[in-house]
Parts: sequence; C-alpha cells; structure tokens
Amino acid sequence: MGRPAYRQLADILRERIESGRYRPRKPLPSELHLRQEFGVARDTIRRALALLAEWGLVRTIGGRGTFVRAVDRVTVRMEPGLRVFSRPATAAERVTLDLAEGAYVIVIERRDGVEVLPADSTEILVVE
Amino acid sequence: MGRPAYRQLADILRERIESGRYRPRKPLPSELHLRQEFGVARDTIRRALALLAEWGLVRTIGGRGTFVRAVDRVTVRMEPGLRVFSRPATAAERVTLDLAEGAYVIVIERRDGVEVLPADSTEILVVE
DNA sequence: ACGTATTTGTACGTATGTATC
DNA sequence: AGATACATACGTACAAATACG
Repeated sequence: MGRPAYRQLADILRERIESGRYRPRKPLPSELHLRQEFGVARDTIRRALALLAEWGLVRTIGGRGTFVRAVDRVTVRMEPGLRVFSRPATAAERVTLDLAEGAYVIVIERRDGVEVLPADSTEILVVE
Repeated sequence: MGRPAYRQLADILRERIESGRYRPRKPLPSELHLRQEFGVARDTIRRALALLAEWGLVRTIGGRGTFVRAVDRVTVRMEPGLRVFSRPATAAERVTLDLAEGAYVIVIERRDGVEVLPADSTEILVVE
C-alpha cells in the first residue's frame, strides 16, 4: 500500500508545476476537470490541492480557481541595526505579494527604508 | 449567516481548551462523541479539529485521539554570532517536542551548543 | 442590470482501511 | 479477537463568489 491517493496526486501536480507545464500566475485545471482526468472524487482532488497550498506552490481563490504562485525564495542577511519582525499581511499586501488570507509577512527595517516579504518564502540568515 | 459551522465549532473548542475544560496532554472527546454533542457531520468536526491543529492547540494521532498540546511560547533574542534556521522536524524530535508529521523546528546554534524548538511556538526577537 | 454558467466552499452521508487499546 | 478512534475515499447537494454575455 503506497501512499494515499491524494498524496500521490499532489506529487503529480507538483511535478507539473515545477516542470512548467502549469505556469506561474495561471490557474490549474478546475477541480471538475482534474476529477475527470484522474478519475477520483472531488474530495481527493481538494486534499491534493490543499497540500500544494500548504507547500506554498499554489493559491486557491474563491469562485475563481487555483493559481500557481510566482514566488522566489529570498534570503535576507542580518546585520547590526537591522530590525526584523513578522506580522499578518494587510489586505493590500495580500494582493501585491500574492498571499492568502491569514498569511504573514516579514518586515525588514533598514536605515534607508522598509522591505516587506512573504513569510513563507523568506529566509533570515544570521552571520556574525 | 455568520461564519461556517466548522469555524464556529473551532471557536467553541478553542474556548474550552483555553478555559481548561479540555486539559493539556488529555484527549478531546472522540469525533463520534463530538458529532453527537453538536449534531453535525463528521466532516464538520474534522475540519474544526484541523483548524485547531493548524493553530497549534491540538495534535491528532492516528487511531488514538486528538490531544491538547502542552506548549509554552518561547522567545529567543538574536545576538551576534547566533545562527538560526528552520528545517523539518526529525522523527525523534516529533516525539520529544510533541509535533505532528510535517512540522518544523527552529534550530539555534550557539557557541556552547545547539537548541531545537518547535517552529509553531517560537518567536525570534531581533534587538540591536 | 440581469441571468447564466463556471468554480470553489460548505455540509451532509456512507463505506472501508489502518492504528491503537 | 474485539472495540474504539482516526484516515481515506467515494458520493450528493446546495451555497457563495466570480466571470461573462
């Protein structure tokens, strides 16, 4: 007994995203369409999509669709005088940064300004 | 029509946890029991429990039950020479830190040793 | 402005599998 | 072995949000 069906399906869809078959900012096929392609229940489709969303690969929007997220991982190097903290994203930030409801941002305050990055794709590296 | 049923149910259960009615390290009533108490489908119960798990309040274990997590929030102050990063928890860490499959830990490397903390209850504070 | 089609969200039911006690 | 509890997977129906003509 291998992994559950929804888990295998998530892997297949992940591969399609990473290979570029499903393109950034574009919607995946609808749940109905996926159900027909893979011959599984909608429940199984939705579980797989939820996994992908948890992994930060896609983002599902209300009566619209599930979209491939276009994000790169960012690494920030800590320096003295840098102030870094995290807070929930505002509505405007959710739009510009392509974030879901309830997502967090990381705020980086430098002397010359402030930078706001998605918390789920930002790495803070501390060097001495 | 306020929020969805599973959302309201999650709030009720959260209140019971925070009030101490459901005690740390003890199981919540089984899904069957909750279904009977609230008169909703198991699906609804499970969605509420999944929310609580996402919030870090409970942890569900295979054929055993859903347990109230006993964790305190920890705050770590950044200092020069400190290296902090995050990675998936190992199997052993999941046991000792009371974490679910797929959970992350935060690793803090100091000159005198390494500390590993649950990512969902650790706060990193950066001071200059 | 309106209705219709599409798509995701919620909620119910049922059955079976797996893990634990 | 049997009972209990969670996990997966199928099905159905309707609601809500969105898109489009």
